[in-house]
This record gives sequence, C-alpha cells and structure tokens, in this order.
Amino acid sequence: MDQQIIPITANNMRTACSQCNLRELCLAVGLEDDDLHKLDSLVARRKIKRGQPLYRAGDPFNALYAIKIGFFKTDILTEEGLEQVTGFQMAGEILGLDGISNDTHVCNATALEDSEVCVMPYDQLEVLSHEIRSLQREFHKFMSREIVRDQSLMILLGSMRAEERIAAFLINLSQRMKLRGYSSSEFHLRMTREEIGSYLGLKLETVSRAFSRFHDEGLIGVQQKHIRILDGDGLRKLLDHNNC
Amino acid sequence: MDQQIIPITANNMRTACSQCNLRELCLAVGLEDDDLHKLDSLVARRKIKRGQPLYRAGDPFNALYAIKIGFFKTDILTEEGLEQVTGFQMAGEILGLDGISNDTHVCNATALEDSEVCVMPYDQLEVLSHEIRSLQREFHKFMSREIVRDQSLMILLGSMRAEERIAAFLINLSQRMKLRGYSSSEFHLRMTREEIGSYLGLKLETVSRAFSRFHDEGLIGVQQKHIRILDGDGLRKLLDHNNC
DNA sequence: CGTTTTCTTGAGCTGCCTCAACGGCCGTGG
DNA sequence: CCACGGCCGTTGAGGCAGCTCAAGAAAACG
Repeated sequence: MDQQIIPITANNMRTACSQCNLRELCLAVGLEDDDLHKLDSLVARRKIKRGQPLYRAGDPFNALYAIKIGFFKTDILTEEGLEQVTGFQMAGEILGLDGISNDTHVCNATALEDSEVCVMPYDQLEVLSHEIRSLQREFHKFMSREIVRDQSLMILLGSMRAEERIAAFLINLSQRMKLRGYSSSEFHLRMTREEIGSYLGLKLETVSRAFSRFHDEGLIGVQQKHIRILDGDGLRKLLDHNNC
Repeated sequence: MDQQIIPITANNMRTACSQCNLRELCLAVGLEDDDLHKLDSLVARRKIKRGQPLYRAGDPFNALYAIKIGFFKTDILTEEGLEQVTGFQMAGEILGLDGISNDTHVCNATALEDSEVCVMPYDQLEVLSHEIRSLQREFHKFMSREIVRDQSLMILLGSMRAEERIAAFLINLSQRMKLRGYSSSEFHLRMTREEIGSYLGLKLETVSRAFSRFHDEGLIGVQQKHIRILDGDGLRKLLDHNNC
C-alpha cells in the first residue's frame, strides 16, 4: 500500500477543518473557531486512488473518515460470495461508523474515483467529543442520520418497483449534488450499472432498461455514465403515482 | 393517554438498572455500581398496552426507550399510505435512536403485547454519557450496532429469495430469544403474517406459503402464531445453499 | 491498437404477486 | 352457553415484473 498520509501542519493549513468548504456538511458543523482548531489537530489526510479500498471488511476499526474529495461505495461480500453494495458516499459524508460496534469494519469501502479523506482516529475523537459538547451532539446526529438513511433504503427495497427505485436513486443523487454546489441536473455516475443494481436490489439489465425507458420518455438524458435530468417532476411523479 | 409513568424510587428499586436482569444487554453494560446508580436516577418506567404507540412519526424526540418487558414493532407510513415495518424489538433493545437526527421521531413504535419501557430523557443521557466514559462508549456501540443491523436487512431485502428471507427471519428471532434466556426452539410470534411480510418485503400470502412449506418439509412446526424450530440446521442450510 | 470491461437489447422463463374463496380463532353480546 | 362478526391465516389459479441467458456494440484502458 503506497497510500499517502499527510498530517495537517502549518504549511497545509488551508486544508484543515477550519478552512474546509465542507465544514457545514461534515462533523465540524457549528463548532466555534477554538474547537475547530482542536479538531484540526487530530485530523490527517489520506489519498485513495480509484479502485483502491479505504478499508476492508474485517479490518480493525480505529478511525472514522470524512470524504474531502471523491466518491466511494461500501459493500459487503455475502457468504455465497456475491457483492452487495450498501451505499454510495460523496464529499462531506462520513465513512466507518459501522466499525464502532465491534471494533472491526463490517464492510468494504472502495474509492470509485481518485479521492481524499480526512482520517479521524476514533479514540481521539471520543476524547474530543467528551470535551466539546456540540461535537458530541453532532456526532450523535450523524449516526442517527445514518440509521434513518438505511431505513429509507429498506423502504425502497421493501416496497418499490424497479422503475420507482431507479427514479428515487436519481433524485437522491441529484439532491446530494445540489447540496454540494454541483449541478443537480447534470452529473457523472461514478458507479457501474451492476453496482447500482446491487444497491437497489435489481439486476444490471433491469437498471439499463429503466434508464433507456426514462430516456425514451424524455425524463432523462443518458450517455453511458453521463446523466442529465430533463424532467425532475416527471421522475418524482413516478414515485407517488405508481404505487397507490 | 392514560399511560402510567413510574419514577424509580427507593420502594421500587429492584426495577432499577442496578438490579435489572437485562443489564448486560442494555445500555448499562459494563458500568460500575456508582455509575449504575447515576443511570437509575434518570430512568423512569412506562407501561404500554398491546396495540398502543410508544411514539409516533412526527412526535418530538426527547427520550430513548429501553424495553424492559414486551415486544414492539417500528414502522413508517409511506406517502402512498402503506405501512412498512422497519423492525421488531424485544427486551433489552433500545427504541428511538432514529429521532436524534432531527429531534423528531421518523417512525412509529407500537407495542405488540403489553409492555414496559425504561424512559431515558435524551438531554440527561447526553450529560451523563459526558460524565461516564463507558456509557458514552456503549451508547456509540448501540448506535453503530443499529446501523449494522439495518445493513443486514438491506442485504436480505436486496439479495435473498422469499424462503431465504423467512428462514433468516426465524433464525434471527430464535437467536434473540436464546440470548434472553427463552427457548430458542419454541416461541410465539407476536406479529401477524402481514407484518412479517412488510418487514421482509413480501406479501402475507407468500409468508404463509413459506411457513406451510417449511412445515411440510419438517423444518418447523407451525400452529398459527406458535412456532417450533424442528430442524435449525435445515433452515440454516436454506440460506447458504439456494443462492450459490 | 488490441483486450477487457461495461452497456444495451432481445426472447423466454419463473417466482412472487394478485385476486379470490374459505376456514379457524377470538371477543362480544345476546 | 351459543351465535355472530371481524380479523387472521391458508390455499388455489392465473398473470406479470423482473430475472436469466445470450449476443453484439461501445467505451475504457494499458
């Protein structure tokens, strides 16, 4: 492993939490300047090349990771050896929360493009969140939000049909892009059809067909991994309408 | 609402955390006597009759609940008005973690039998977990465990066939019963076939048919809600075998 | 430039859903 | 005590959404 570790020091200070443009999305939400600097002091940076793992299932857990740049997937290998994608994560989101329960990571986290994460050693984070009330609070909210997110996915998997799932997936991606200041109507998928299918409980052919269908109906533009949302309301209508 | 609130005082001390037989399953894991008593002081008890809600989606969040006696389900009403069950909870398990993210409960929690919970006001719990290191740690583990649990369900919903899901469901219930000192081979389902189906992403008829099939194959005994596991290994084999 | 991966599309199959009918259990009230 | 109605569970028959298998085209990559 030749991954680069960059401690945060005076000469790369502009990459520290206190200067980070993702401050408001990340664990640092609402911290005072003083506290931000304390957080800075425990964060290191690490670059992950596309296709490389940030951690693997079974690895000892010792840090959480905030995505600074890039895009990740998390997945689990089932006993039968097939991969199930459990999530896609983008800048500002936290990876590794599943590891706390057993001091061991239960899933693999893999970069889907060249990425960079902020490494937050968990024992230090615990100490610091012990010191800083609003950090503790924010940390709890992050975990809770993860639980809520997983439950939405359970609803999707448990009660939606294929095209609804895919519409929901596109809308969700679009919203998260917007939140980060990117275009919400035009973006590049970092994952394959197969990974989308795995995430949504569908086969890759079904994903491909749904994209083609949406394309034919003028809802989206599709060119391989490049997606344009042409009729967001139309997509949203698919969710309410089909299932009543 | 005529639900009974019982503060814990000297005269019902044997129901306090320090005396609770679920201590090792609950948030109180690993606390020293001193700390246990601190936890006692913030816990109140509340009884919930069968069919009654502990909380509803949209209710303001202000406490977590540890189940002392009984059995609950959590569910969400989708926009189209259909109920999706997100979990079944039994003694020692914690309800309400989803509420932390937005200070609002996102799901309904309903008693499936006459039950009793320990009410832990969240702001007080935060203060106390600030004081007691091992409580903070245990709390984080509980949240993380919830995330891991949700992810297993995602795998179940995303990649298993109907009979595998139901086998997994029965095995899971059986293990949790065992952990609580009940028989792992014979128990009473507190939920309907429809609720099981909703939880597993199946229709109630499919659940019923799978039970009948398992029954015919000698894997389980079924008499309405009374279940006997006759061949646990056979059930487990269904999981590995079918999907390879 | 060749190799590999990814995507698309078609045709046929099947597991689960839908719709429907019936039987058992339980609480309520006569 | 029995009669009744409402809920819950079981079972059957038929249909369809999404899976499987297959082949070919288009990108991506070294």
